[in-house]
Amino acid sequence: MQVIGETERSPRGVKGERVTDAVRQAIQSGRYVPGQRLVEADLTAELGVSRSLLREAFRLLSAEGLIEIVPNRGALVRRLTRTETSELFQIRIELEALAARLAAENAQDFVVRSKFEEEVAPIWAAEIRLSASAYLSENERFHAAVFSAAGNSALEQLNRQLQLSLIMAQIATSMTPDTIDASISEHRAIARAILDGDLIAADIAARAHISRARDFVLGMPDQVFRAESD
Amino acid sequence: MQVIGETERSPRGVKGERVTDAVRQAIQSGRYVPGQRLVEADLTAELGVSRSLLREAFRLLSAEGLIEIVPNRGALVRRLTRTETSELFQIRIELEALAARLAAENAQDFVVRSKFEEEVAPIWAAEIRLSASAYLSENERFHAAVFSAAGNSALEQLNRQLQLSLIMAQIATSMTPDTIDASISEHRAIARAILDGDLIAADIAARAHISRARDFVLGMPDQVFRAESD
DNA sequence: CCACCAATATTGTCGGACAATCTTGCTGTT
DNA sequence: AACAGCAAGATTGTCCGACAATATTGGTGG
Repeated sequence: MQVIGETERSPRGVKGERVTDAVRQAIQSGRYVPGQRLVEADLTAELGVSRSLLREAFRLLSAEGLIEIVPNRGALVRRLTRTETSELFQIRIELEALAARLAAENAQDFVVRSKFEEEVAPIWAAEIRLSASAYLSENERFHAAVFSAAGNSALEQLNRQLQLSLIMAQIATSMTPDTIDASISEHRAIARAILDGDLIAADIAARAHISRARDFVLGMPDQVFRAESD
Repeated sequence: MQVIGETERSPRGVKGERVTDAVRQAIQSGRYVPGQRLVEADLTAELGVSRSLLREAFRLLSAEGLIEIVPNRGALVRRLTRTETSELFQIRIELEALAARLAAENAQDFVVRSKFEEEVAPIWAAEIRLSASAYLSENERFHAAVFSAAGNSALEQLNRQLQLSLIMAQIATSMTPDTIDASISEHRAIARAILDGDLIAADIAARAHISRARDFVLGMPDQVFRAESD
């Protein structure tokens, strides 16, 4: 993680944002794993910022759903229960389908189309089998591209709250090459439908993809999830 | 707004939450109107809490999308642009339809059913025409009831980010009794379908309701919205 | 092995401080 | 009178230190 305090050349009011980004990045990159505790003193030292800023970042990330703040115990990287995961997938099916349809619509537009084509290019090339970690970032990039092409920025933001990265982080180790291959070929189907401007096909392909992912994830043993509390 | 600092009888770690709730409440009740600036010094004095806490509350609410924080200018109650409003409605159609279907499914369950029936009771009684402000809170209650009956807590939370209350606050003054009546009868149709356990009818009724609301809101003149900036 | 207690670590909340930036109102000029 | 420019004041960004409340740890004795 990067020291932020030393970089004096930033306009006022942006430092807080940088702190938030640094922590978010550290979580998404797997440097902090789900369940891990984030001790204020450690992070302030590491980042070179004051507790005030760090705590604001914690609030932000907690609202984003990436971390959890337990009173008097501080912040920890969120770990989803099976129920929460299932709920998120249920929502994701709808929003991903919506995004795919919108993207298919917008793919008529030349600018949107070429941006999407470029962002999605890697999934065609990947003849070789991807490592789990490479797939993780590839997967994230793909879905981000679809949401971006949908051209609805509120949707793009909501997507972040669906915690795709958290879910993936929790099951990353259990992914087999077969699962990855299946996922990639589904990505291709979605991309094709979008580029064809076929709303219905895009909708169906997106739903199929998320449904399959849901079944796979929910098929994992209990220990992958946080124990249900409530 | 309530002074919070004086109430000493609260467990540690809850005060911040109370501050957030107080400000949120003040916005939703229309005490602070969209576009209004929230000056830290004023609010700390009014609420009797320190700047630290208030600022944390601001971050939270900003992540929730209820306020906006402009660097070096502080926090202000968010005011939506026409584009943002349109985007939110686009998402809301899908999520509200999902919620309605889930609610219809769960309405088989006796506990869920009676809770829903109770929360929704007022819309049957309302023979008399509601005032705009009474309708506002009634509307909020109704939609909350549907999402609650859906039994997906992540969905319930996402719903808050759809800023129904902000949208309503912006157009509240332009609502005619006719619009209100139309809306209420649509609410009845949704409630009926849910109680009948008819997923398809619930889905359709919900979509129709939100679509009509969208058309109404987007039909408003420009001055109702914040000017597009980007 | 377990219940209990003291020592330590960590968080919740406060208040003050100071510079950077924005806002407002005044002043003199044209 | 309108206006540009500047100075004073208001407001925010960020830091620091402090202290009590709570959680965690490690040990003590039964």
